[in-house]
Amino acid sequence: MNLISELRWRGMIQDIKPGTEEQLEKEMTTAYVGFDPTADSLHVGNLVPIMLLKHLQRAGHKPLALVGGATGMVGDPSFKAEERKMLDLDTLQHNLSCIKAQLEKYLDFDTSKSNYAEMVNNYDWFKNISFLDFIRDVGKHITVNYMMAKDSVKKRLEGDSGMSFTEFSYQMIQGYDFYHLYKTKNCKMQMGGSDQWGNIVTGTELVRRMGGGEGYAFTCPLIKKKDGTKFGKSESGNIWLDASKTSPYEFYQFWLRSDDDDAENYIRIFTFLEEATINNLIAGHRQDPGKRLLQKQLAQEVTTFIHGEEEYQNAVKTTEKLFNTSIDTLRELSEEDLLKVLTGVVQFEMPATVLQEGKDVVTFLAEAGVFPSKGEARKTIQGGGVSMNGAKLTAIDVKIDESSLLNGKSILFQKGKKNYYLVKMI
RNA sequence: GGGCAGGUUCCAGAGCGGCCAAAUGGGGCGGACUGUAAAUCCGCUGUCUUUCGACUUCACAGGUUCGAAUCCUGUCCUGCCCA
Repeated sequence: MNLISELRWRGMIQDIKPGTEEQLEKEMTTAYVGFDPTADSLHVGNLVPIMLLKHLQRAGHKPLALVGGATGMVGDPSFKAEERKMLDLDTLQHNLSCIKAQLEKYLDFDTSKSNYAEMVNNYDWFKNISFLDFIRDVGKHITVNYMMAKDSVKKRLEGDSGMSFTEFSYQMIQGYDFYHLYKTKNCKMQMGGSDQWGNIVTGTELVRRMGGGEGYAFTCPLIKKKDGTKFGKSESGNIWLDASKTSPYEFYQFWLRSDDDDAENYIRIFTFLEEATINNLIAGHRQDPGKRLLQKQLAQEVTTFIHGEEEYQNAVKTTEKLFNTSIDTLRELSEEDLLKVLTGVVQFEMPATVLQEGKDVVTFLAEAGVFPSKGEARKTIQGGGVSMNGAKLTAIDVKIDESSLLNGKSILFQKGKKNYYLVKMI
């Protein structure tokens, strides 16, 4: 099956330039996707472009991962209501190197293969271009009218916060990337999220006008949840690919908690399972949705892809201990085993001396960092939202002392049903 | 540079001298229900305090007033129109 039809049944094609499919059939094609260095780790939202590159490489084409050292300095205004804050250079540099390291784990950079992946940083070619040269050589080819007609900037043009020239230039800069890669790496195609379509098309325009060639492109629909809310957030914020920011357990849980309908889309987009396998899974899931076979499979595939088999196994173990066994079982575990089982659980530390003081839970939870303020801790407890060692707290004047310890060393708290926090006494 | 309209709590958006920590909606968090789902219903949503209450907040800095998010002056920022 060719790349486009593969992606099509997975629901990963939104817009596509005419001729793209033919180009991919014709020859090994080099294509790129851009990554914004807005944070020092990629998150599940970036998983989509990663999947696109993976699929591309699997189909025998050559993937280029572009990290936006230059574009990151400007900030993409696409579909944003407000001006973005600029990152300082040090942060940018740090983010870039972190992101590079992550991408290396997910693509095949083995140079012995003809279609080995490569990483490029657009800062490398932009740092030597002067402003004057750019507006003369590149700016001449695109009219402002053309740029303003883009849907992606409409929000800002019509909104009430305006758009700086800096951000307006963004699509030119990104467009030039395509031209540059076309010239230097014979890269004929760009992919991305559908919010990038406007920027991408500016790129193909530059390839045509400046390079006299044809640039191809397609985009993937933006992943949204069924209820229309943003994909990739959890109670605690973004779901990162970096295990130190989002533990494999939390990562696993994120996928496990997917909505039924969403899971049907996710499994097509975020796994490499084949069509027949997926159809079977979905059919089975619809038979007995309560078993959540689909979510489990999805969580397994994605966690294994990102964190590896071992971390996936650990995540499952932690999940079983927390959700399928009684707290008494945990009580029986040695301190060492307990910590091992709960590695992925968010942990906090408190000096063991506070046990002598017999602090009240509210203060304890706020000081440990489980809650941001005492008021918050108090309100949640009063609302029946906090459990200590598996037992719901019914009063806010409970004291924390030696007897509160689960295994002689730590206390397990729950906020709601799903959020576990381990406070270790040190 | 000129004219006009604005800057309110996470967001949108009321308030226009006391009854305002500030309506309403959204979001977020929690509860019930359930399948660690969805939908629905309920509660919470500035900080501190068990409560009473205290404190800090309505762009910023001053001022008027017993009392200001609300009035005045200046500053900064934004949009629209004109140049």
